[in-house]
Amino acid sequence: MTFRIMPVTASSAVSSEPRDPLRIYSIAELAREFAITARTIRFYEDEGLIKPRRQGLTRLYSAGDRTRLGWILRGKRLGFSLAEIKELLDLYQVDRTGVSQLRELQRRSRMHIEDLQRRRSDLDAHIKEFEDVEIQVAAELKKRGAETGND
Amino acid sequence: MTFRIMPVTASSAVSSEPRDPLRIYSIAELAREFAITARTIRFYEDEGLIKPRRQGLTRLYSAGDRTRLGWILRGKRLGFSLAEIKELLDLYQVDRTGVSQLRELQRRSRMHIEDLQRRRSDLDAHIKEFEDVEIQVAAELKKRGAETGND
DNA sequence: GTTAACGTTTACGTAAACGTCAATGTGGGT
DNA sequence: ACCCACATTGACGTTTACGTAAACGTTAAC
Repeated sequence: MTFRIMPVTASSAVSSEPRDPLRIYSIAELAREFAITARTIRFYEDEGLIKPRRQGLTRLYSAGDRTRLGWILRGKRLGFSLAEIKELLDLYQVDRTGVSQLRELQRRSRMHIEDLQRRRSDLDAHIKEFEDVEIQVAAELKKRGAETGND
Repeated sequence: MTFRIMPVTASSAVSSEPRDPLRIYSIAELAREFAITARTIRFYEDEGLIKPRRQGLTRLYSAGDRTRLGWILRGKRLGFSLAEIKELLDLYQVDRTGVSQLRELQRRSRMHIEDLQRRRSDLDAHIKEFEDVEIQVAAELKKRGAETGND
């Protein structure tokens, strides 16, 4: 039995509700839920990011597919390109039998975490700046209010 | 005298060194420092993100321009579009004489901070997942190591 | 004096991430 | 029988953020 690590699991579901793991979703359903278009979902499939089952031509999405889609969209919100997201997803689908492969996974995982932490620093700095602005504006408004009354 | 709030100041300089505030920079210098091309910098100017002085046709960048450029690039790293970055930068160049304008700034600033905090949540979740993966891989490697010796 | 390194504008090219038709099929309600 | 909502596959269009090349002008080095 192959060793499995799943970053995209029910526990990490983006849309929180604990759903039926056996449920299947239509493309329109997922599009509505995630506020994207069906075109987008099909595009992601073209790019190899999701591979839903098919009933004839019609796509059927599993709970796993849904979670995966949520994960993709979170990656997008974080500013990753689809290519990067694909790479990250692929990281977990590769065969993990060999120790050398585990080491490689470990290495890439670390690199990615370091990247994420750099982003976090950027983000924190950004937030801090805007919080400073808020404070200064509040102070100025208070001063104006004290001087002129209102507007 | 107009009330001024500057999010992009020396204190928030991206590239850390405390430089001469009177220094001027050539386009190639800035390009090297930030590891981008001159084309990119000119493009940002076309888009109204920076407005360097000119000596004839040649662009001369002040320390402020340089800091501003660093801020733009950090915004990019955070996944903002140039249009969004421009909007944020413009936010601070608008006349701030009126109280109503200060309130507007406060409102937009709050909205932006909320956006940034959502991003932070996404990012934290992402980091946590990959840290979990690291832990699991490490554990698996340890187990394998104990069982098989090495590779 | 010409080669190199820097600067300029104008303009066309491109990759990514979809949007937007068009043409078609399918199943359900009235 | 007809409409509506949903599905499909092309295929071309669009926006963003630059890359790249052409054609040209300075300044410094050899």
